[in-house]
Amino acid sequence: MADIAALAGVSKSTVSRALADSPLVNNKTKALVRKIAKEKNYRFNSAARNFRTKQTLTIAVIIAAADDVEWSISDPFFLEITAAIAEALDQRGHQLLLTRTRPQQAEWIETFIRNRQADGVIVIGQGSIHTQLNELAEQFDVLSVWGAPVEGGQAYALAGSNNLQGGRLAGEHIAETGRKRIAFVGYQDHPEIASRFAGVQQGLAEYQLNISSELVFGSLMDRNTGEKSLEQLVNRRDEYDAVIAASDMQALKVMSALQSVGVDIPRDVAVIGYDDIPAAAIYHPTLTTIRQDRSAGAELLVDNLLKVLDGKGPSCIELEPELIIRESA
Amino acid sequence: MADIAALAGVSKSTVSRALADSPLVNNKTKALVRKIAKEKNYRFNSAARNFRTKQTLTIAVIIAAADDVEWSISDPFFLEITAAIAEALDQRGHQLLLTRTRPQQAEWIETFIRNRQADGVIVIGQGSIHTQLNELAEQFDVLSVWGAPVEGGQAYALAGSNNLQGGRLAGEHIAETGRKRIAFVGYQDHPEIASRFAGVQQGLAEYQLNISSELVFGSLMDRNTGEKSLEQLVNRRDEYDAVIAASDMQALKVMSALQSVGVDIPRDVAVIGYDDIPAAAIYHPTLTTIRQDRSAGAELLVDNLLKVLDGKGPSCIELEPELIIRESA
DNA sequence: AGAAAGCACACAACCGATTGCACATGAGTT
DNA sequence: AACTCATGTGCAATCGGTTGTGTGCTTTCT
Repeated sequence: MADIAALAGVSKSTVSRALADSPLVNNKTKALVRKIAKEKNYRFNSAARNFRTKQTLTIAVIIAAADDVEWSISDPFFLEITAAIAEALDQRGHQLLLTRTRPQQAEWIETFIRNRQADGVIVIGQGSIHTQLNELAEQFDVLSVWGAPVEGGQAYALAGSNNLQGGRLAGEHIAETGRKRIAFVGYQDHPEIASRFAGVQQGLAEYQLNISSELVFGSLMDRNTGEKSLEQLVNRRDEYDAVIAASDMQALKVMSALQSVGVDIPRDVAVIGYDDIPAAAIYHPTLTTIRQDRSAGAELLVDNLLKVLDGKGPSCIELEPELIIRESA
Repeated sequence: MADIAALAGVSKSTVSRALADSPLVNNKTKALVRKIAKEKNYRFNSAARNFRTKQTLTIAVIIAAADDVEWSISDPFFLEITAAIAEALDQRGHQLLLTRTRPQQAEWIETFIRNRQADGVIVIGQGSIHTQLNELAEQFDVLSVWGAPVEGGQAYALAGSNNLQGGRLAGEHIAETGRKRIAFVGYQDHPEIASRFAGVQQGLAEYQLNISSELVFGSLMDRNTGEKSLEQLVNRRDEYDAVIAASDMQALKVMSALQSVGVDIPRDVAVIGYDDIPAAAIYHPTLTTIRQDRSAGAELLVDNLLKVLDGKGPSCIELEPELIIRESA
């Protein structure tokens, strides 16, 4: 920058201002400085800039996998929404620091915020860590989370799909197709999943249906108990004619396991998922599901975060999910 | 840091050295400084450190999607290897900057290297951009690429699976199961894919088989021609009894499309993929495929890059792929 | 014509670490 | 007792931008 200044016959500060398009600099000077900078292929040093301005234009994204799930193979939905966030951040001139720190470690956020490696943090997967997130959000106003609203509200910005509504759509659809004995797979005591389940029950109730408690199965993704849940589900295959899954990955596992023992889908058992991951449209039969729009979700997460970083209070927005009817239900 | 220095009754430099575990500082002083730093919950400012040391301990990862493929939904294999890279970098004390810049833009690398936002770059998907990568690698020694060796060698560090061997495994397996009329899906003129195809031909040749040129189909992932390729493949379904796909995603598409028109897999047509993405084990029938180890690949990519950044020449390493026999072939 | 106002630019401090060099202290050597 | 040497610590420069303040010049107005 000093070189550019010398070449243009002005001072460093003028160069800096010219390149930043400051109104303090004459247009002719600006043009000259820019021309020289371009010729000399000047690149600003963002380390220096970050240092001085105390902001990095970088957002840390953390996929909050639970301890009992292998991080790298967590749900493709998470990976995809991460990709969408990268896109959204890029459009807004920010960068994305991808990290595998687990939020269970109390100090994780300090690494990014107090060390000034990132201006804010997006957490994907609120899961069961609402309390920790809330404490952090009260201390640092830099948190944007993908998940579902929690009773009593949350101190962090929240985005997610309207899980109650999504669950209801699934329940209604299953009821409308004439199924009577419904199983639910993937239950967990997390805000998102609990809402989906509640929505399903509401949707079914409209048709005077309900889910017997023996037909509620835990998450198939759990490293310890997943296998067993799936086994039980298969064993009881005569007790239900429809399966509503908490996620597409689990729905696919269900279909695969049932097909292996000769169950025809959807003739014998209808299956409906949640997320609409790419594989849902490819499986045979194609999977009926509740779509969560990743791009819209990602933009929401990013905009929420930027708002919070701007000193505005944390927002809480839910996207309307969409029923995608395919072959499986 | 100045505060810590005052509290400990030493100078800033001593604090800095103590925290960096420099041998220049007395152990007692070190212990004292660290105790105070811990009490006061001191966090170094990495912006300042990066600025001063001229390195960021950050690596940019770029998924080099082709122009004709939507970036965010590119192959799950890419997303997964990215996650594995995050893990590998983390273990080595580095951070991961995820970016969507397209390498087609000539200046992309400058953004990261000359702006000092990252120390090095990992490119996933060498595709058809070998020439550009090579030029960049000659200018900046900071490149590590996932792909396949190119005739004449490459100036960048390279990691990938042994595609020739992988293709051969696939070809041999198909031949051994008694299939005679083989189709190949997903051909592209990229080093990786071309090697796989060559390997397949070698494997088949061992059994006096070959692939008729009418049974070689282009990529199903191409936004423009993918649909048509799939259609042709389905139309000619009586002309082959096995399909070897260039990737699992394409293999799944093939199975789904064939199943929709009543083809039984593997009875009528055997299908084999490449990558071993999670969905491969879930599909019905489960997909026989050639496994590429993401964790090993990620570590290779990272270690290769660190070596290059260390001034050592670019390495070129191929991982041995593994045949995973499941139901589809 | 003189004062006030506005514009365009330069000067220099500053951000918070790291690090080369100088210096002080005490031990060991002749 | 004088000298060398090793060890431990402090001083101050430095990285490359950004920005508050000051200043000279031009324009505008009374």
